[in-house]
Amino acid sequence: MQNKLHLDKLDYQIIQEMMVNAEVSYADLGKKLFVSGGTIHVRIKKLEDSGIVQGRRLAVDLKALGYDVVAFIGIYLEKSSMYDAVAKELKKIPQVVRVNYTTGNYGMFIEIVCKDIQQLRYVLHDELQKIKGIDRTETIISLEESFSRNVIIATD
Amino acid sequence: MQNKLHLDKLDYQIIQEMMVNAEVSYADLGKKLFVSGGTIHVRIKKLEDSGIVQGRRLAVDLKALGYDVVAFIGIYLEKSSMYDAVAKELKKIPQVVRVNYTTGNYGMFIEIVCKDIQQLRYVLHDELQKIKGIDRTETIISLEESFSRNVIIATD
DNA sequence: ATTGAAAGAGTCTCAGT
DNA sequence: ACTGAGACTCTTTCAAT
Repeated sequence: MQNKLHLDKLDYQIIQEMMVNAEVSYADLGKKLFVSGGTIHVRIKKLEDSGIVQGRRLAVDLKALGYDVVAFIGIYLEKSSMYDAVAKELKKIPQVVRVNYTTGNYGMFIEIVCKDIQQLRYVLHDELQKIKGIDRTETIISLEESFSRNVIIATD
Repeated sequence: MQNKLHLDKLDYQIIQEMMVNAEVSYADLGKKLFVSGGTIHVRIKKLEDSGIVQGRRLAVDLKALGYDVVAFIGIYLEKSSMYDAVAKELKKIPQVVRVNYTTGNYGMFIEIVCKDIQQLRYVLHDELQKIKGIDRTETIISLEESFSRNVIIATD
């Protein structure tokens, strides 16, 4: 997990390509980027050893799996010092997929994914409200996701 | 992309495991779930054909790559009918990674990832403000991400 | 650091159950 | 629908540059 590591254009190109599609073979990706498959392999190994590349994940269409309801929730904390304790409780709720400590109106900002509105209601009303340190919450429900993608990294 | 497809416990288990780590071999995953590697292969093929599994992605530590600044932005639209046009413009901005049409105060809610505060300022001030249809925006900056994970799917 | 080839490991297909 | 084995492809290692 060292961090002082010089990345060149090829490294950035490999990351950019494989963030979108990690199924491409090293030989094919090498052809596209004008190096050998062996070089792709060495670079990816370097990126994995340095911790920049953390692994490969299956990309799943949650909507097709029945997880239709995405909501963003702003949380007002009683005291901002309670952030860590509240985050720990939130992690126990399976539907909570992301927790951020934030500036602005809310002390924290979270994202939850549910199978339906009933489950959302349950999480909001029964799960969140009983966590000590949460004052009140504001819910933003996503009616439609236009797009979701990785940041487009600069390749130089 | 057919959608009426019965998934059993094994399918859900495979998805759950490989959402976290897609590098495991079919033989090893089969051992863990008490079936053969061939069966894992058939199930994954079925999930890919149905569109539930969309591919494999490289998981990258954006912070280690220098993308330190994550912000959520609530956008007030002049008219909600302008949503599609605004979304299209937002897609042209590389730092915008997610766009949602939402209920609540904001007509839309987006996420952006930047290399530093200067870049955030540029996106907020120069890029967003010149999009027709955006009335005003409210920015929530993430000071720290407690965690980010996939939804924990029910395996039955 | 990159290459190309050989060794090793994994995926994919298929006949049998 | 699952299994195990064979064919095939990819990753990984390594000697040479």
